[in-house]
Parts: sequence; C-alpha cells; structure tokens
Amino acid sequence: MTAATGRCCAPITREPLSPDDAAELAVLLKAAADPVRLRLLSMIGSHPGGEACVCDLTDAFDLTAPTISHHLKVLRTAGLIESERRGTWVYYRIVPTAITRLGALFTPLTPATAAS
Amino acid sequence: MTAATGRCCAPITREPLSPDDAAELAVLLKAAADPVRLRLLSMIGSHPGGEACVCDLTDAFDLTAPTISHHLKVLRTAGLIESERRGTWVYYRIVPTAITRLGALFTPLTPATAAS
DNA sequence: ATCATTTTTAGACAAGCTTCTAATCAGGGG
DNA sequence: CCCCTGATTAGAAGCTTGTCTAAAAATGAT
Repeated sequence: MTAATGRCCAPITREPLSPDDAAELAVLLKAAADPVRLRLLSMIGSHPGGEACVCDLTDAFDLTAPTISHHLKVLRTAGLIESERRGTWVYYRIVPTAITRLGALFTPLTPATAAS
Repeated sequence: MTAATGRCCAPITREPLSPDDAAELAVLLKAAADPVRLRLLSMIGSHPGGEACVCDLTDAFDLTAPTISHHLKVLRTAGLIESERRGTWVYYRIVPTAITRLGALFTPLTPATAAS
C-alpha cells in the first residue's frame, strides 16, 4: 500500500516488491498456477448460481476423485475458493477479492478492480 | 477469444477454460509463481530506463549468481522478460504484453488493458 | 596472449508436487 | 441398524523444482 503516483504500468512493474509481499503473492499464484486448478476455478466461477458441487467438477477430468479433492484443498487453503456442505453434497464458490488481488498485480491501475 | 457479452467478472470466473488454454496459461503463471521471480520481475520493471543488468539484481538476494541466472531463464523461457547483451553486461526487460495477458485473466474487463 | 569480470551451463542433491490406491468420514434411505 | 453414495484423508511412488558447486563462455583490459 504505497505509491499511487501516476497511471503507468502494472504494480509488479512499478516498484520493487518487498520480500514479504512477494512471498505472500507467490502463495496465491502458486495455487493458481496449475492447469487443473485453473480449470476448476473457471468451472466453479462460471457455474450457474456461482457455485459448483464437487460432483459437477470431477467428470470433466481424467483424474480420480481424491486428486480433484486435493486440488480443491490447495485452492481453498490459498483462499481462492471457499466451500460449504449442504446435505450430501459440498459446494464450492470463488472468493472474488482473492481473484481481484491477483488481477491488480498485473493490471495498469484501473478503477474497476474493486467494483461490484 | 470467445464471448465478450457483458461486463461481469474476470475471464477466469466467466466461462470454463479449455484444457489447452489452461495448460498454456499455467506455464505463464508457474513462471511468475515464485517469490524470487516476482521480485526479479518487479525490480526489472521498476528499474530506471525499463531495464536492469544482472549485476543490479544479484545483490538483493541471498542467492548465488547461477541461481539468479536460473530464475531469469525461467522467466525468459516463459516469455515474461527478454534479454540483450551490451558489452560485458546483459540487460533484462519486461515483455509488457505477457504481463497484460496475466492481468486480463483475473480482471473484470477493463478497456485499459491494452493501452499505452 | 594472458588475465579478470560478468553471466551462463552442467550436474548433483534435497525438497516439494501430482497422482494413485486404500481407507475413512458424513448423510440419507431401506 | 446397515448399507449406499459423495467427499476427504493417509500414505506411497515418480517427476519436477530450487539451490548449490564447479566449470565454461563472452567480453574487455593489460
């Protein structure tokens, strides 16, 4: 939370990141930096109602249920998604602020980032 | 390159990513998803003149020169930075379009992404 | 040519990640 | 109460990654 001097370039190309900030952001990025998890994020986020049951997700992959469960846990631990059990099924939702935070890192200062 | 229907949410939360797109984006993200490489990116991008010599970068870390060189290679292979040798020194620059591409993934459709 | 400096390559080792199978937890019916 | 389905946890195998030391390549100076 430092300079907001001019509108020039993405924060990441703007001033040196502190080691602490870099470590914290790397955790978020590492969670996102996997083909399966990117697809899970996009499937959850674009699902009608904004949430998806694990059973909706598993079939799209050639992976076992425990593997999908593992990837969901990685995303949840990083704070990119959250889960809720309703009866037999567990539903996952995107955490919008986490996504926004990633976007802000690479995007040239737009006022739209915190919107809606 | 599909829908541009409404301004709602980040592309990643908008529609399911194809396996191919996910794989390609994961390569970019994986390169960025490391504390050392995030700091390297930010140090290069924020350096006066838009480029930094390897010698400017090494001292900020408790790492050996070969390790820094390795991380720079990962970033360059992914297309996030490019290098040029001038005399004794090698200079690194950010590739803005690659950064923009990452930002666009997580940002809710702003017209500023392709600017400047 | 020899040497010093800057950067990269090569190879090795420890740590971490992705995936699996097997077993366990949680809820809902017969 | 027992079983069935949905989901997670536990533990293991194989591959990838981050870091190091040692050596090489590239350039400029003596």
